[in-house]
Amino acid sequence: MKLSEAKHQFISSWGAYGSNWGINRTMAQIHALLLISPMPITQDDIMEELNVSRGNVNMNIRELINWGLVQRVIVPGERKEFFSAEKDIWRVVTQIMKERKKRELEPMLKLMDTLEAVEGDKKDKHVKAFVDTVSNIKKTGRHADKMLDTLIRAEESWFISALTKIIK
Amino acid sequence: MKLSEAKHQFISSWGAYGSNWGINRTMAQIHALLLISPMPITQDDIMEELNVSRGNVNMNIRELINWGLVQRVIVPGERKEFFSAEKDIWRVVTQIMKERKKRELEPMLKLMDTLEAVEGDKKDKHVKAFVDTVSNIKKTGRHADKMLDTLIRAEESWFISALTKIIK
DNA sequence: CCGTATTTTCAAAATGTTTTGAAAGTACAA
DNA sequence: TTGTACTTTCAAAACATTTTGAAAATACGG
Repeated sequence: MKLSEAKHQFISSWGAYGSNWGINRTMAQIHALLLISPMPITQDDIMEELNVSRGNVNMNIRELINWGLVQRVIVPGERKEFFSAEKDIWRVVTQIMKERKKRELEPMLKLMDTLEAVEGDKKDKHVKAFVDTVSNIKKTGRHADKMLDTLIRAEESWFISALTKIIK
Repeated sequence: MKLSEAKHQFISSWGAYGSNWGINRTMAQIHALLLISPMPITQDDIMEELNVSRGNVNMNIRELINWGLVQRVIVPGERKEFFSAEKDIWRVVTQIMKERKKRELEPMLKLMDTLEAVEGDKKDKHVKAFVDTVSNIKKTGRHADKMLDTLIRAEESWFISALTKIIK
């Protein structure tokens, strides 16, 4: 397979996977393009490579920066802004976990605290089922939260080998 | 807070969280409703509770069954079908991980194998950057795959306590 | 079997999301 | 300060997904 074809497939698949994760196609494609770029590139490069409008590139780059996956790079002597992505995929993964934990898991656990305090007779099966579900979500959520903290902090190889050892 | 209000909030938030995960609002809301229902319920119950059409309920229930999160239940003496959800949230989580691993991670790793075999001079920085990224994704993906297998197999409490021990 | 209750399908409508592109805003060099 | 290169914004258009509802299919009791 030729490089150009392989690149194309990579970008297009990365875009498709993104949509299963609440990420829009263009954003995922920009990320893919940056991942395989040996040097930082500009908005114009991205526009040309992916055939999308300036506004679209601008919005999605900004969002990638919010997620901590892409950085603005100053190239001396150049007036344009350049962009580059974190290349270590494990760090990409932990960065995403960190953000999603903050944006989704933590607020959800807060909500569950509120909902757990529902009024009503705990012997009523509807009340009981509700409270049980909410408590169970809290419990599982807290566990997930701890696990994610551990994962995020741990060095990859270290973690895997430790994990594999205790599992064996 | 009254039960009805709490239920309403629970269902609506669960629906909102779903959309960050590539799951549509109604599907997530049906799941939420089933989670807090003490008894199996029918399509008509769901239609009424969530104010959605029959077709919509039918499609999304089927999808939840595909994901292994909901089951059809036969109630003796009743002609209608009833539905109930897995209530143990940890099992819900592992079930989702299992499915996503199969549907997304495994195919992605297959694709990376293909892409890694790209032609071209490895000294060309574009070729090198591409191959490096693909290899890195493969490596990280395989690790994630192993970790997920472990998590899916492990009993929750067992796993957490072992994990916390080695981390300390 | 037949009639009715129930489930499923699917094209069209409604709704939601993404993309465009041109105008406004900014920042830099001279 | 001014002109120009560049970035950002955002309303409207394009596109994609979800929802509806009625018709078709199916299953079930008698």
